[in-house]
Amino acid sequence: MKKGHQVTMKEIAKKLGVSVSTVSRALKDSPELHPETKRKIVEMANEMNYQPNLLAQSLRISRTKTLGVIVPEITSHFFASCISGIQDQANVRGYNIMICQSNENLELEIANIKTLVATQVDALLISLSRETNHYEHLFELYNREIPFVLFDRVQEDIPVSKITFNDVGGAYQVTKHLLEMGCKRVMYVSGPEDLYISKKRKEGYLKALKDFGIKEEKELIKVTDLTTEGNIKIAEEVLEMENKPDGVFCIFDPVAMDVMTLWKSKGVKIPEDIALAGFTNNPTSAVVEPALTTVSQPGYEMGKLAVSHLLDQLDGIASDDPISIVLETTLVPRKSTQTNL
Amino acid sequence: MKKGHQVTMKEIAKKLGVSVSTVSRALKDSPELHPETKRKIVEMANEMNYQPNLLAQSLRISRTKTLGVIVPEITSHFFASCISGIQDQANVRGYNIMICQSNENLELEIANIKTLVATQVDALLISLSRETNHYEHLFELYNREIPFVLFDRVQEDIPVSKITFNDVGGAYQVTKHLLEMGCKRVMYVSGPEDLYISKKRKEGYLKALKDFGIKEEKELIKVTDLTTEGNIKIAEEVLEMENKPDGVFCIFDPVAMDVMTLWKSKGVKIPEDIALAGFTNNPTSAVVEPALTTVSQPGYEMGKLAVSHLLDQLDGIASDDPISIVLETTLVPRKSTQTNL
DNA sequence: CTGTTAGCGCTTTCAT
DNA sequence: ATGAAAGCGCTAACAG
Repeated sequence: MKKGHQVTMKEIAKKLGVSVSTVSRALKDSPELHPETKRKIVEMANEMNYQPNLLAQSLRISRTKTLGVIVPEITSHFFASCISGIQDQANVRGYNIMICQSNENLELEIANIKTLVATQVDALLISLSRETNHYEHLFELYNREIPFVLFDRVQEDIPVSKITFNDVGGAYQVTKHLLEMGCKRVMYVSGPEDLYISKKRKEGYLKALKDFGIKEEKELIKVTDLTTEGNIKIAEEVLEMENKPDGVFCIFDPVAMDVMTLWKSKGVKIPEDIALAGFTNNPTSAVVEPALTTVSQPGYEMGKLAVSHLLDQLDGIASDDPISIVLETTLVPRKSTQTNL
Repeated sequence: MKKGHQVTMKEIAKKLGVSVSTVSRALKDSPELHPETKRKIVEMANEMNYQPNLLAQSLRISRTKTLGVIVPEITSHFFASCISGIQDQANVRGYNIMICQSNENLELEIANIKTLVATQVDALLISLSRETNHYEHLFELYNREIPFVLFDRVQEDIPVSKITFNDVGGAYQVTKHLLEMGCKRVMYVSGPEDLYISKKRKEGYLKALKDFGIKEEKELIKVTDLTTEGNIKIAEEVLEMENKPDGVFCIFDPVAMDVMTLWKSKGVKIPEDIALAGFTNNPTSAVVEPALTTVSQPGYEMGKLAVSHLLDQLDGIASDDPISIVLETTLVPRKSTQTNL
């Protein structure tokens, strides 16, 4: 199939016996132009169904008005919300977005960045893959002075603006909630330990324990690889402990869901036997039985803010100095932790 | 913030005292070139960190290797799956994608198409918004010979390829399932009646009734506007009927979820009092209590196939004649219809 | 008020 | 084996 021919200014010019620049001027409503000429050109442009070629414009001004977005996974509800926010805010500011997913894969993340840069996006919004454990590709972006921001999955050492959630605070909230509901032994199920979020949430967890005068216990921190198998293994391990926890806070909702599934199948009562909480507030968490206590993160807002700040920097409205924007999370208490109700 | 300068061939050429065309040839490994010159150029390009400007190439060849995608909503799990499939398959074929969401809004759909066309995407993949009730913008695309396909939310009269699910078949499956589970009075909760999917699913519903020798009853077909309020209103109306249905098939899972929520709050037992089924197989449906019987639609596959076919047409591998690809759906029987278990 | 010219970055004849 | 020139579609500086 051949794409249909697009009308160009040149063709309009030829048809009307004027020069291309006159057509250009007419179409952008330049004042220094005979009204009659202008009228004729505009008319003809409409008639021929002329549409400007943004590609050509972009090449000229070296700006595409396009932002590149890289997320680990589009199908995750959280990232979909971010994208939605990015999209909406980008449109408000007259930008388009080009989206790539890394599938949590470092190689793909690098490849995506390369493609987006090659297509001349004006800037990038990146949320790192889980696999990303070295950062040369980001430093290269930085060195090549291609503006970008990191959101949600960030790396602290890169000198660009970052938009994150208050993970420490969120984890603190859930842990505190579990303790307030009467839990004495609260476990934290972490993701891989080099993950930024793993660390931050652990920090909040420990802080809450400390505030309640509870000593950290090694065996009350477990690490999952975040696969379903890994999560289930943890759930089983917990049941085999002689001194079981009475409350478990999982780093992500999906982890908690896997744990819940296994426990339910083993007849464990939630929250009576063990209270359970997650983090992210996925749609499924509201609907599962028992409904899962979690922490909600405004992904849409995060996306909007990321774009606003990035474009503010691009437009010189905001300073180029990297800043860190931290969004607050909200505890969503539900049945899975209502031990005393 | 100013975007950093990108190295161009011109600069490499100048530095080496050769012409731009030589650089171009070296970089695309042309054979008719002195090996030594080539080596030097390639080396210098690496050293200077040269990256080709795809924009310039695109302008030259009038092809961007970019596909435009328009979906009603990115945050819907189903469309996110489609996008994921589109993305992956596009990458396989060396294409990028540019995504826009219409937010179920006709004006935005039209605006999105315009932008994507202006940015010179090579082709479009479109899933229509719910509001879309006239189709000039699509016929215009057609007339301007911009290749596109429609997926999931299609319009039958437009002479382009369409990828859809067998909605008639899916609706037939659920209805049949309800009848087989012992339901005598099965209701169909439809969306707005001019919606393509509303019609198709009604067709399947009626076909199943007929095959079971059951006569269509006007009061057993209800229409919701698909808002939560609308859905709840229907749920209430059903409870007020003197001759209630004993099985209800809702056009989408979210509708069924709203209905379920209301009924549960009123003490209606599902499936004992009334069996309930949806369509789409959203993640939440698997997890709600009782788990919702539904029909699963392979969105990821749909996305992949849409891209494959579209690019086959673009590349002349497939004929330009529009075809209709129909994907089969699968019944997912769950607790909400297990009346006899 | 309008045309000519040059240039954005790249590729591809056409010369040499 | 390499360079010069033209052109993709558009705009802006420079001349009239």
